[in-house]
Amino acid sequence: MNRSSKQQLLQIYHRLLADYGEQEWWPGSDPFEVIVGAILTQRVSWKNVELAIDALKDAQLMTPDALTRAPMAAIAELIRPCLFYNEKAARLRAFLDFLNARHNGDLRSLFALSIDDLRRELLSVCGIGEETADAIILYAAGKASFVVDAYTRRILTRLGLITGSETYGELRSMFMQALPGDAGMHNEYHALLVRHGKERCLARNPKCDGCVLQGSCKHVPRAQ
DNA sequence: GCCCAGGTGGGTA
DNA sequence: TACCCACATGGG
Repeated sequence: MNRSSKQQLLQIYHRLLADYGEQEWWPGSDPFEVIVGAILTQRVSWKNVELAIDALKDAQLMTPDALTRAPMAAIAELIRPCLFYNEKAARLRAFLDFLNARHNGDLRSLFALSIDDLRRELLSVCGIGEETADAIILYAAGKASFVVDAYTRRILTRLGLITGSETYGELRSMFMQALPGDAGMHNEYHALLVRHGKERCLARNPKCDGCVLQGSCKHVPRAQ
C-alpha cells in the first residue's frame, strides 16, 4: 500500500467526520450485548436487532450465564425479529460453548488475548466470520481491528481506490496500515462509512448529489 | 407484492 | 478460486 492511498483513506475519514459528526456506535454498551448484537445483525437491519436485544433483556437473558442456560428454542423465539433466527440461535449457542469451554464463561479472559489471538479464536467459532470477529474485537473488546463491510467495499470502489475484487483481508490490511492503532478512530470510521453508505451509496439507487466525497466520487446520480 | 437490510457456512464445479 | 444456495422477518 503506497503513501498516497494511506493519505486518501485518512482524508476520507476527516471529510466524513466533518460532515456527519461522531456517530457514537455502541457507546458504553455492555460487551456481551455488543457480541449478541454483532451476531444478530448479520444480514439484517439494526432496527430488527434492537427488537431482539430488547426481548432478550426483558427475558433476563443478556448475560453469558443466563443465555447458556436458556433452551435454544426459547432463544430463537425471542430473536425472531432478526432474519434466520434458528441459525442465529445456534450461532449464539456456539459462541457461548466456546466462551465456556475456553474461557470459563469469562469475557475478560477472552479480551485479555492479543488482537491476533482473539481474532483467531473468534474465527474458530462456527457462525463468526471475519466481519463479525472484527466487530466483536472493535466494539466489544475495544481493540483496534478494522471492520470491513459491504458499504466499505462499495464506497472505496466508487472512489476508485480499489477494484472491488480484493479479499476481506486485503481491505482490512489497507485500513490497518493507514490508521493509527486507535480503537476509537476505527470505530468512528466504520460507523461513518455505514452512515455514508446508507445515505449516499444505496445498492440499487446510487446518488451523489451534495455528497461529502464529491469531486473524487464516481457515483452516477439517481435517475428521477 | 417487491426489495432490501451493518453475513456465514457448506456444497459444487 | 469462484460462484450458488439456505437461512426465512419486518419496514418502506
